[in-house]
Amino acid sequence: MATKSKNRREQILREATRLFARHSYTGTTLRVIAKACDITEAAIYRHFQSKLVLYKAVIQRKADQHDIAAFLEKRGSHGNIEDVLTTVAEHILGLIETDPELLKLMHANSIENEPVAAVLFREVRLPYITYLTRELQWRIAEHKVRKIDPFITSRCFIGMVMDCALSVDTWSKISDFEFNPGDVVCNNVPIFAKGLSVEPEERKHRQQQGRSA
Amino acid sequence: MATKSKNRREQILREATRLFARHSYTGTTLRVIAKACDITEAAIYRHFQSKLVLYKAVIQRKADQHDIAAFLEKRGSHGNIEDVLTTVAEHILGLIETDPELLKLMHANSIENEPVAAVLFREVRLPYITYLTRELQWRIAEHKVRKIDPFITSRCFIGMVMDCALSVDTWSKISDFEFNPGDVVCNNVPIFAKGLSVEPEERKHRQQQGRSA
DNA sequence: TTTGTTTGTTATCGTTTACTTACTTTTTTC
DNA sequence: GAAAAAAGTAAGTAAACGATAACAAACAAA
Repeated sequence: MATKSKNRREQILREATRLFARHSYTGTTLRVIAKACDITEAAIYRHFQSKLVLYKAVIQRKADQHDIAAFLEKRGSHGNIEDVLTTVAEHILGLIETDPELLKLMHANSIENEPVAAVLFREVRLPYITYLTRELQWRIAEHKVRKIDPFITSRCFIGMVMDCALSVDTWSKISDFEFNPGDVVCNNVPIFAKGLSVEPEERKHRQQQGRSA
Repeated sequence: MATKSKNRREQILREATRLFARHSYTGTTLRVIAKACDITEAAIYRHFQSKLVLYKAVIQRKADQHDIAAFLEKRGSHGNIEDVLTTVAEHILGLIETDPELLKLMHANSIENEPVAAVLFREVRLPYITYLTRELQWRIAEHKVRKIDPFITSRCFIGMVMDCALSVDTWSKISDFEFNPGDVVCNNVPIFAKGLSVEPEERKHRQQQGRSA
């Protein structure tokens, strides 16, 4: 089978991903993609019917590159809530560090081509939130975590981490004050964990209530 | 003086703002802006030298519409840290509710035309962070707040609130689970406030240390 | 009333856009 | 090794792009 063709298709996808992430969909022309691949524009049409089809393929490929749900399922539910938050935050930041295009594609195209970009929302962001929501839910039921809304809390925690990863570049241009993602985990996870924790005496009280019920 | 001209200029800015926010810079053509104003493209050039100049004017106008620093200065430093967080979060969410274009312009164009969009970062996002950082700093010095990094904490808290406001639309399309910004404040501010708080006994201890020093 | 400026039009510029056609080269398959 | 399929190019399409030129009202000031 066409092994060289596969290579070319992959090359086009790679370059298109890079350019779409950097200059958005409308900001990227087929001409520059073709030039980046050292072929003519017409050659791209041998592999993709249209620019939009190419874009959809770029998004879908990105979504398939990382199986986040699998990682989280494998991780399971061990440790306390601080361990869970640390795992999730470090995984997101690690993900963005190794694949900076991912978040940029997700955000840069959240306005133009909404339905296409929604794929990344669903397959990257949602798994984290679903996982964290469940981890919070059963810990609330066992009085290990305060009675807060687990979904809102999850969504905002993930949002916080992703916003942090996304705006790192912008900040480095505006402010002198720089810091690496690791500092963020060390600083913010304990704040969240402490904010979610049950007071020791309150916890004992509720546990006893739970037993008697 | 040309009062009718001012009106026209304002109209162009208004429509251009709406369209740039919705479809990004490259995704918006002068043709559609002109059509929205019910004039020809050439007429736009009577008011703005180029598309980029128009875009810069749109961004600058947005930045000038809200004097966030003034509001925060007027607000002062009263109340505990939970009050401060509530004020900031509610102000951001209120701002976005009355002016949805603001955040979209800030984020949609953080990739294309970076230096232009940076204006909004500087004049909208930075004031909140600067304010919150200071409020945290002196409360840490007075042992009213735990020893955390005030800048990282501020940046992430503001990032969390803004991400929340920005992704509301996207979420409503993906998930059935909806909630209004008010719920977010009620849920997350207490988590942060609790996470930042000093233990009662620890606080007394440190206050005594502070006096003896 | 005249003069000059502003604000608009129509028509058009050269360029770029996504995309197509006709033809050639390379690769695979039997 | 010939036929078939795939992958490429050169040259072109019509439409859309940002921007300009030439010209016409509207309006203000003198």
